[in-house]
Amino acid sequence: MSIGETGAEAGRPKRRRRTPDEARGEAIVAARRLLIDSGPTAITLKAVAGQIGVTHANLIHHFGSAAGLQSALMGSMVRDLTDALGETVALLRSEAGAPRAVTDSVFDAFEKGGAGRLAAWIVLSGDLKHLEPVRAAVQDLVNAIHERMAEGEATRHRITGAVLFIALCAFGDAVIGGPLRDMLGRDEDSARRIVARLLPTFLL
Amino acid sequence: MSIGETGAEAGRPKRRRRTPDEARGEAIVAARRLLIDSGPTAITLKAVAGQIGVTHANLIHHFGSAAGLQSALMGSMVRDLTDALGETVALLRSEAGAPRAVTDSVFDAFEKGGAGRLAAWIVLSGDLKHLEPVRAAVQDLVNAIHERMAEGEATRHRITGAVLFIALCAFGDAVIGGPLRDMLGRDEDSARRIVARLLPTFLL
DNA sequence: GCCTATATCAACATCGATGTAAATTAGGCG
DNA sequence: CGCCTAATTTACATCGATGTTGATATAGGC
Repeated sequence: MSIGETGAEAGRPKRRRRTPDEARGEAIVAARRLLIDSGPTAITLKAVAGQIGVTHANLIHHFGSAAGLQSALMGSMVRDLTDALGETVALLRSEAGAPRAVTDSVFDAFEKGGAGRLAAWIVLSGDLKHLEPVRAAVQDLVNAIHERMAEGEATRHRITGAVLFIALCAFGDAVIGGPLRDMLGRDEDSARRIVARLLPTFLL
Repeated sequence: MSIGETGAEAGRPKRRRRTPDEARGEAIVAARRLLIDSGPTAITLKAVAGQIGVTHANLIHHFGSAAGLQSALMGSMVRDLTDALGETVALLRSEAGAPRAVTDSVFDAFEKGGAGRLAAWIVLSGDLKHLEPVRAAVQDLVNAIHERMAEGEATRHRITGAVLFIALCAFGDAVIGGPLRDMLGRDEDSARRIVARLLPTFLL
């Protein structure tokens, strides 16, 4: 009944030997799932190990320590977040950069894989250094919008304002959007619609 | 050198006997400080006890358990948040409900005493029931805005949209506003200015 | 001034998370 | 096929957080 047990077949080897990359990858996927489902405190060596059918000592072997696992998890999720923001940049550099499409792209970036929740955890924990890769992604976003706008039409200051605005809303929506929309009787898509509508007012 | 030791005067009683309310109050103040300064994981019985010069067993006596202390802390901070939102309602019912004043009021509500960070912690932990008192405060806010607007000028749907918008931004700013503004080179007041400027567009 | 209720403490017990050391085995390579 | 590296496990050690118990002292009431 426990997670690692898939049955009583005797033919399977008792131990499965993974490459270090496989082992780390599986562990991080499991840890991410635990973070999203049960919160930061659920990310324990034994819990992660149980999810992928290894022992907690094995995780220490691959990550050095529990802090090493947490750090790797943060790095992985921050990488996903910056990748997703990179897709927004690509969108803006193509022709399809309509307000609603850009909004969806940024909101998805914070929602996918629990990136917004992770960022909240990082800030609450005080490990701000893990957010450093996001800085470049955010600045790329500013640059992409700048390129797209006609000369002088939108100053850099207006653009950073727009990015601050959309990022705050996307982050907030990813973390407390659910409960808040419920309190207000608003549907799932409300925040995105509002942001998409307001976005053009920054660039006029 | 330990925290409780202020010197070698002999006249002071070795034990200070507090009323239960005093003891609980001091503990919650200390716990809140620990949450803001060092994150949720820093709120341990020993740490809180050390801050106020008692033993951890004493905290268990007053709160029943560690979970009881956490729950009391959440209740206290949620009460402060709802009180602060109540002040926004009062502001709206007076004559001074200018967009900037309302914006400041809501942003302060999420920033004061770490209310925004606490809300993030509650959501990440999954203890959504602790947020229940906020529901009424948020709905009061909707009602207050509704009263203030001329008949039919702003539908209830537009108002809930405005509240969702301002709450998301205020929450986001309270949690990741600092790092994000730093990445963008924006000053402390940026988000509030933006929100105050956009707020009227909801009600026209 | 004494008595009582209880706030407080010291010492102990427990439990889970983390970490360590040594044995075991999977799987590649000669 | 047999060997060797290292991924994996088992067993043990540690540490901190939580909880329990019985003793102690303090403040208010008589």
